[in-house]
Amino acid sequence: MKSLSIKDIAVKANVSITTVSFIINGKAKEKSISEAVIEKVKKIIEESGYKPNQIARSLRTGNSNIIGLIIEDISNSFFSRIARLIEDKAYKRGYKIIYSSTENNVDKAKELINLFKSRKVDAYIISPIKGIEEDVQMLLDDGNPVIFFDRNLPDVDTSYVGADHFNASYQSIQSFIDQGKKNIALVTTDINVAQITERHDGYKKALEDNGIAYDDDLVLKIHFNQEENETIAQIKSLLENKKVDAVLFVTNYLAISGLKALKQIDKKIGDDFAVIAYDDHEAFELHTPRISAIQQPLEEIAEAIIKLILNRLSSKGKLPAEELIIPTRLVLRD
Amino acid sequence: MKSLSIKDIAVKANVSITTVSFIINGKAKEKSISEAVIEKVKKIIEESGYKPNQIARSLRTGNSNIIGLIIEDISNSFFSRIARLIEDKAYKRGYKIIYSSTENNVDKAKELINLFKSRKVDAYIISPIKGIEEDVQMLLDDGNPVIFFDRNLPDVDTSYVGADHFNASYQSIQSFIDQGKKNIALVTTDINVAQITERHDGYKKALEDNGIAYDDDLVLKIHFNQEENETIAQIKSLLENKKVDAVLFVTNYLAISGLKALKQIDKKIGDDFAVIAYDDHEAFELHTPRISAIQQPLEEIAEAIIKLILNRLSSKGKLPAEELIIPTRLVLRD
DNA sequence: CTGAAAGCGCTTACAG
DNA sequence: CTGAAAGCGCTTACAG
Repeated sequence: MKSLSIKDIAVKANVSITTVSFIINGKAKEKSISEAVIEKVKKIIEESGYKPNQIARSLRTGNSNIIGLIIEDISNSFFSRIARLIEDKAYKRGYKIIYSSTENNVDKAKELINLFKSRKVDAYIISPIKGIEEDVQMLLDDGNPVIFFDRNLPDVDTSYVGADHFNASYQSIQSFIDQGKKNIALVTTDINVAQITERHDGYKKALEDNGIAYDDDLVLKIHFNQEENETIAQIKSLLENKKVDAVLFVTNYLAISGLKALKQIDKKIGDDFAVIAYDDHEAFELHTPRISAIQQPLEEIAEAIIKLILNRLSSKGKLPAEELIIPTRLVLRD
Repeated sequence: MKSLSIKDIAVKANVSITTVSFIINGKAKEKSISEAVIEKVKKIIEESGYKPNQIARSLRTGNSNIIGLIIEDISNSFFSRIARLIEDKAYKRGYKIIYSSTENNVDKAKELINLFKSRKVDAYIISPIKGIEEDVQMLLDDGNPVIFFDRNLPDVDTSYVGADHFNASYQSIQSFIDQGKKNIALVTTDINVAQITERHDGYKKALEDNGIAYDDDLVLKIHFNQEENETIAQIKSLLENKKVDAVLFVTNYLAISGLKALKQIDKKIGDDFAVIAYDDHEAFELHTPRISAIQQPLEEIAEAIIKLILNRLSSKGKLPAEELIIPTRLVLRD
């Protein structure tokens, strides 16, 4: 069963497809189509359940009302929650979102950009990784709005929305120090992206400002794609072999592995050992004791992203790049 | 800067667009294009970075190599993890996935179906809700493959992949009874969908088979979209006012609210009070004590869905509907 | 071995 | 107040 086309409607209504098109697109008034014709055509569209073929429309107009969202991993709750918020907000403004995960793989990221490009998405929201600078630059050169979020790529001049990772990290370390901690470890990843290095830098600077020497042995860099068991083993080894009285985990999944490690070596969080996780997680509120965390204001981030995108879309990409740094919130628990 | 078209390539190579098209689509051999021409055209495509416009291709061929995935809520980890697995598997077979959330809203679900329809997706994977039967039937009548997962709609005759909710629930209750529990509560939702009612039925049947009377007062139906605080209050009220020595939570987010409720009234899980959650969650392994859970085999479910879809796609929708019920795993912890 | 031409379903500048 | 026609970028049956 083939679906209806504009031509079928035109035939049924005994008018030209031009007329039908004007009516569908709300240009009936402007083109001074008579009320009677408008009514008749609308009725036929209604009854027949006709839906315009968006593919044909896109081919003709060159835009799609679709925004492409490229993230690291949709199964990570930070991204899935952001995705959901962006989806909602875009939807209310008549835009649809299609999203896909890069898995931190440069080739997959490039393929996704090409996929979206070949689908003529109207704009791109990207949590970028190193190695896609050229591809993004080409998008920009072609006049596509591109917004980075969560992470930035310094070599690309486009808008960015992200949390203030440096200060979040700095404040966490400062709060440890205020509690009298001296041997503060950092569990981070070996991914070389700005938002991770900023967290590392905040850690360093806070130590420095408080006259505490930076000790590389207290910084554990976990390899990105490794098995969780190995991560747990490395964290255990850090805690067993070094004197550590506080740990900042740079992502929530590292913190979760860390909590498992603590359980295995039966090390308790309490007065003499403190923990903060970057990005909150349902498990932390529930944990005994409850785990402190840095919260990124997802709602604000999503809203900022959508605003930037819509501005760019309506002004045909002439706007200068903007950087929006959103403050985080440190939630100290128990 | 406009992007290149097949015509640009044809002009540069001094051949017809037909020839270029054959080469792009791997039909060069079959159409006996000379090696020299193939080489020349491929080189030009390579150098220029030309990517065929998929929109034009879709309009012409009528298919898109895109599978639409419609779920309840991408920010729910069950769905985001399934989405990720499906995405991976589809991707390896040359299909892209676009997904969107219904938020359990019939109108939004219908709109999404229309959106995907107007984009000519090749197939639909849907976690359905009541009220969209007609819309799905229309898709099927048009010859589109549609696979339901997680939930089924009895009135629609299409393939389904889902966990064995009835047995999972039955076994959980049986395990409570084996531990000597007598006053077993069920915390469920008021959504009227098969996979929830099956869990309820499993609960009933297990009680019955063990000669325990079903008590409606021990079944708490939480309203779907309510504030978490209210949910917590209702669970607290159940536990404080009734004699309860075991609870099966029918979804993991209800279990999480339940754990918060337990914390607030300081009721401990242990020998005289047991809990099982439907769908595992990172928080459960970490909780003290660890929380037992029913695991759905996500990998198997995703694999089964993709297989069904690809079969249907390659056989042009003549296959009879299949039902795949995947056994779950009850993980008893502590 | 290769190309001209029709057609997918729309939108829109132009003409009347 | 309305319509004929060009064109968006492809694919493919047909012809040579």
